Amino acid sequence: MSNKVKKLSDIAHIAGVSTSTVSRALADSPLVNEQTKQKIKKIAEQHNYHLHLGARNLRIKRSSVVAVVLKVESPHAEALSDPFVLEFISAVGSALSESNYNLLLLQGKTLDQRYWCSGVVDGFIVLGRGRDHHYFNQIAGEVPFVIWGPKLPNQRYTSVGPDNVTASRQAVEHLIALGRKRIAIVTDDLNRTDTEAYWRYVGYLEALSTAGYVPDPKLIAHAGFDPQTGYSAISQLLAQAPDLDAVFAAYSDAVAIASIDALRKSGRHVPNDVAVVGFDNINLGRYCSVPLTTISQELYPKGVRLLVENLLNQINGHPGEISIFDGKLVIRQSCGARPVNS
Amino acid sequence: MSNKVKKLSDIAHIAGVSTSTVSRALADSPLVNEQTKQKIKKIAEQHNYHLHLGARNLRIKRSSVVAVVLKVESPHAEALSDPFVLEFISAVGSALSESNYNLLLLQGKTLDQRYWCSGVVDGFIVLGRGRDHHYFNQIAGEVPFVIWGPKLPNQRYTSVGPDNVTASRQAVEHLIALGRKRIAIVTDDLNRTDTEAYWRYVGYLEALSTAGYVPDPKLIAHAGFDPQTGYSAISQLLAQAPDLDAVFAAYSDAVAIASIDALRKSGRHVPNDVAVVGFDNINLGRYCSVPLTTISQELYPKGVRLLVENLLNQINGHPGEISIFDGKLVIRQSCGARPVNS
DNA sequence: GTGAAAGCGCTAACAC
DNA sequence: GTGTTAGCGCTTTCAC
Repeated sequence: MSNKVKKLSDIAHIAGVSTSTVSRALADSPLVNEQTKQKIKKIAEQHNYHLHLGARNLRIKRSSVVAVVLKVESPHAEALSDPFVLEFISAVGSALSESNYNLLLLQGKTLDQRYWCSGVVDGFIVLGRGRDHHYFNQIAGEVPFVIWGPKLPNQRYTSVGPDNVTASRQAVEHLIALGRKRIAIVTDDLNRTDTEAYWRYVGYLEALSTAGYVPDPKLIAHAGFDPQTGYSAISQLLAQAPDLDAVFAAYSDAVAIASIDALRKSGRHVPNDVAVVGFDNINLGRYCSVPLTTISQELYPKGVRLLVENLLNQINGHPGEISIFDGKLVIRQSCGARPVNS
Repeated sequence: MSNKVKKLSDIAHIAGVSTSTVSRALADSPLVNEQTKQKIKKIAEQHNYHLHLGARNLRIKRSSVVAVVLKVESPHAEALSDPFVLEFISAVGSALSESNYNLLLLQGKTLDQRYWCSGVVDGFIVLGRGRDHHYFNQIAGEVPFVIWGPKLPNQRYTSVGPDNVTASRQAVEHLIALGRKRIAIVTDDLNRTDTEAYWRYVGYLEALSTAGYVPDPKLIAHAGFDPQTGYSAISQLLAQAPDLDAVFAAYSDAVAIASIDALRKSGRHVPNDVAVVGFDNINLGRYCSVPLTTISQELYPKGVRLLVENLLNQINGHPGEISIFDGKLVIRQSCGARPVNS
């Protein structure tokens, strides 16, 4: 098997045709004679030839690569620990793959021009909008991108995701229906209104207010990406409000799992003494000794399909659109209800 | 801000120099006059110009992209659920990023020529060697790649990872030292010797035999990638050997967590009735209600650094080398020992 | 139905 | 120090 066949012109030479014909044949163009096409394909295969995609991309000005941007906020977040992120990457990767796109992982970077003006990437999918709402509004339309997350007020760019307020309200209403009175919330930064944390908090407040409860600042604690921060949040809550009887870990299931652990270490029984509800419905949640009640973001299949379709539309020059849908409450045992689904 | 500046030659034109000079200036070449260099850089910045990396890559024949290949085996594994995989991707991604490489995720694909003959990728890092030992031996040297995992017999390609036999033996010896007599193992396919599962099983046998125990086939069960399979493995074990007093989930922590859950549902107390040890030391393991005793693969920082250095060496034309080191037993509570570290 | 030729945006001899 | 020139490997008008 000759090892020197590297370029399209080598194949052309062997087949005794021009490079244009080989190019067409390999791209299954109808403009080329069926016999010649077969012959060329056979030669290419025999010589184990593959198109040089880099060259092709340069010529046709698209790379068939989509960047997935993970906003990691901790300074040294070498290893992400929230399984939802893996489920996200993996689901998006599969969906892209079905459309013959590959996934480039951009970790801790933002959506910057170094990538999209470079022929390296055709578009972006962003997990974790963080504090970039304003920036995204600025660059909307200049480059194809989609944010995973709900619509925020004054949003001009495309996003796909469940509605935080509704999802969060569902979770808290469920806890209220179960008779819980002192419901704590563990979430991220509440100082800005352009974060998901804020709108999940709003859902929490709505549920409380509908039930006639008065929100208590002692029942609020903060946690970040790392489950460890959930641990500290619980310590803080138990110090401030030892009478709490429920925790809504609005940040993530990973934080919810850490919270359950912290509550148990404090001598409380979950769910009898304290009910816990998470957010994300990660796979492992089902097995974490107290199976976790949580909000599913409906990532798969609905969310991911919308995400990828939306981005590919933009890449192909069509306008993107904001998709918003409801999250789904998944009731297991950590909330103290009898499980009705899994 | 003029919006039409797209190419290097536009900058050259504005600066009144040739494209070579711009190219050199932007690459910080010492061959260019310091003043001209500053002037060119300033113009580039003013016009928000960025090199077209695709074109550059084509020219210099490297892409600064490394593919991470995830061998997913289930037919419809849309969403990976083992957090170790995320920790792996994330750690490798950060390490690559420090060397100015990006990470392309290849999920369920194998290390095929479509990528490395295409200028799309400079090298590969593979998680989950699967059954490709023979194939990897064949292509060793033809393309830069490194496998995460231990050395197998007759291995000619490069790999980095802890020694399965030693790691596994440590775990089982620990259980024996704690007085466990009927130690089950949950692992993958044992029908071939070119898998990690097999060598973890060998470590298990060695530990048993050193202690004078007789291996019992009823104490072996199989599990795959998905925690759910750990669940079934436990059901099977409990049916075959209801007297078991320990489970070594040699496949992964995700499976160990599912196993703990299954054991508890069967009415057994973990760790009093049944001790459990996992493999991988995922972050969440610490919080899973019975904190998980497990084997750390020493992924971060040691493993990842070796992995990336090794690959970059190969990309730069140096030979790769096999690195093998010991895993580390991390003792928490699921094994019934008093925790000595976290 | 096929080929010749131009060029995607950049780099690197080589000449001056 | 800087410019000229020739490609990297492919696609695609345009002519035949």
